[in-house]
Amino acid sequence: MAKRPISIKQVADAAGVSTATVSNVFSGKKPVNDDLAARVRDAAKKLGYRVNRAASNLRSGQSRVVTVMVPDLSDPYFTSLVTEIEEHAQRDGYQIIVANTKDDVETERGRVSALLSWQPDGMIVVPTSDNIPEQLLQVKDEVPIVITDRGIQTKEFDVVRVDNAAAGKMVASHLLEFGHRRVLVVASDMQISGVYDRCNGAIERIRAAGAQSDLVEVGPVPDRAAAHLARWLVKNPMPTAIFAVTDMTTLATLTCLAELKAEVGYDVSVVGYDDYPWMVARRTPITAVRQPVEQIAEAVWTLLLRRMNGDDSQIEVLPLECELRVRASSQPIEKTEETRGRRGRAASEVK
Amino acid sequence: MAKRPISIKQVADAAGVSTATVSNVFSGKKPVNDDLAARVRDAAKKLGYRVNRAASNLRSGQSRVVTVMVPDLSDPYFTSLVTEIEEHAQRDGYQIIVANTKDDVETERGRVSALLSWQPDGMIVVPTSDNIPEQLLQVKDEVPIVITDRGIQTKEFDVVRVDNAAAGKMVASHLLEFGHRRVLVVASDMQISGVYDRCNGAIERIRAAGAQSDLVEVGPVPDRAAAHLARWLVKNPMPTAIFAVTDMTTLATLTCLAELKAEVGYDVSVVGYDDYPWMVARRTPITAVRQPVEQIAEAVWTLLLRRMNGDDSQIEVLPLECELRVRASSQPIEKTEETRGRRGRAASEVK
DNA sequence: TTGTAAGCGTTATCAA
DNA sequence: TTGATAACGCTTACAA
Repeated sequence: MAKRPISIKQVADAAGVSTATVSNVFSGKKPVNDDLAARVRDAAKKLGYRVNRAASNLRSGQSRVVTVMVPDLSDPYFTSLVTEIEEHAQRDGYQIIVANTKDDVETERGRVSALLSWQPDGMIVVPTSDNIPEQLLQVKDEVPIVITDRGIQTKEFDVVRVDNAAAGKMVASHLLEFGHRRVLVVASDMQISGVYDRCNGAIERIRAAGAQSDLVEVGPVPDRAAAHLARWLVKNPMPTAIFAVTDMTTLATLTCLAELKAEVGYDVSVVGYDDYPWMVARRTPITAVRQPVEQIAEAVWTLLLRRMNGDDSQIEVLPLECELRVRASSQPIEKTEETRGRRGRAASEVK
Repeated sequence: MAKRPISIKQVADAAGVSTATVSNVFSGKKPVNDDLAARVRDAAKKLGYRVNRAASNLRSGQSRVVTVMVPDLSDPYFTSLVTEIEEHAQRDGYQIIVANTKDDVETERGRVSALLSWQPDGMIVVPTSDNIPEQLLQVKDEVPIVITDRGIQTKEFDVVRVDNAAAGKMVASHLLEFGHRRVLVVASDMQISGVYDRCNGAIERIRAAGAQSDLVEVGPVPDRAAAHLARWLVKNPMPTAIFAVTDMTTLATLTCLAELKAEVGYDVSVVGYDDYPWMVARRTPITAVRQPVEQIAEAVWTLLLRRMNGDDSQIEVLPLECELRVRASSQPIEKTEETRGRRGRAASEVK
């Protein structure tokens, strides 16, 4: 059924040269006489020839493939990470193969195997959990691996990460400066170390300032997260500020506040995580922590590239800094008091 | 430097069998005695063996690879499409390779070549423009290709598409039912046939009802789009309803209305395109057209699979229907009149 | 600068 | 059911 495509041999015959010459024309590894090169290209074009990666990889032992594994392709943060990485890969002559683990350890295991069969020259991994799949431990001497975003700091792998604790502290300081003394931190899953660090960074600083900080862990499922948070807000006195430490919890928080008819920036200040276009497409734009995706992607790529080029030295990668985009959703405490006061509502009424 | 990984030969030796047997154990194409199979698996595990796709592809002529090319990986619609397709592919034993053309015809050309070198068994393409890259025309007899979302209806390729005109009409009817008589349609790029069809569907129906419908084409760049729309809105009397025909124009529209301090659902009704979580995380959730991504992905995959299995028959794929998620951002005209009236503003004042 | 030929790891054919 | 062996298309010594 599937007849085989044009091979290098056919091109060589058509151009009246050897296969080696054809190979050299396309790889550029050895110089080829211009006339011959032209003749080869002509023949190739006429026949519709394209190098067969499989054969090329097999013979050379170099796949020029880098795999990228992320926990959730529907998360815009990971998509942008992938997009950035692809850019770098492209430029350096690598192809990337993306795998989505769907935040599931089983799937992750399966994907690792599938990816390894490509004989990648390198791997970029955002682990689903802090437990890095053991298959990766097995192959870590054969293929360079760079971990990012999730996974615990380890001496086993190169890791590029953001300073999550610092990000949490930054948000806390911002809210404290605005006079907030009751801040709710909304976490998805504290098992994820990045989430844990952000929360802790924020809470510590707030408490150190003698203010009050609570934590709700709403789980990883969006719908349930909003409901969970709503229950908490009804049971407890309304905080004056909320810090949502992930993309998803930001959405859950806003959904929840909308349902409770609490007005963002007035009744309560909100700081979200990750910075997306929709956050600005609102009457009250959302203050948010922006992760430096471009820098992260670049750090990941250059690190991996060094490893792929055989650099075995101890490379220390410093944690990257996040940035706070201050917008109208976070306001000085006076605004909140004024709002709640004007409505003749005590804090307890806005549940 | 890069020592070659374990080969089938080494496993065969370790297990005391032939390479053919090892191959059969892993491919399952021929039955193997249980004892032998166990021995092989043991040896393989011990050695850390994994089949080499390159060699396997080369010999069998079957890559079990399907490529997916999309214009913009940062567009959540395409991400979800890719995610859905991957699911199907996975189930049927195919690996997908994703390429992002970044809405650029040059990049697209480059990517097509790169993808073809994988010798894919099938290709799924969302063309950047209506002009399907000519390289695809050249290979369309060698490898099955399914086009979706963009690209003009053609007899050359199998196409899975949504009924864009119908979607436009649906929105128009919704707004007409609510009594709106001045509807603005916000398009990104009318060169994209889907966008064109949506606009036209909507505008035709509105005009057929004797109501007024204007069109602004704001271009493909988000920032400029909002500014462009803002200029239009200032120069013209405020419509009572706006239909944004893409994800990006929806965002641009909302950004713009927020800047103009026009309240969505009150001063003006808004219908957006594509349905995302952020649309609900607002005080006024957005009415939106939801494309049936799952159905589209499934249709694409089953069609491609049939072609990959050698089905040459004429297959007609019916256009799929979109759905309207009605929410608070679209309101009966009375609400708008009331709002504008109460504020003591004529339509002209809310510019 | 070009050609010859071996061999990468796998699968398919054929024989046992 | 298993094994021996050729061949897939390419790259790369090495020879010319």
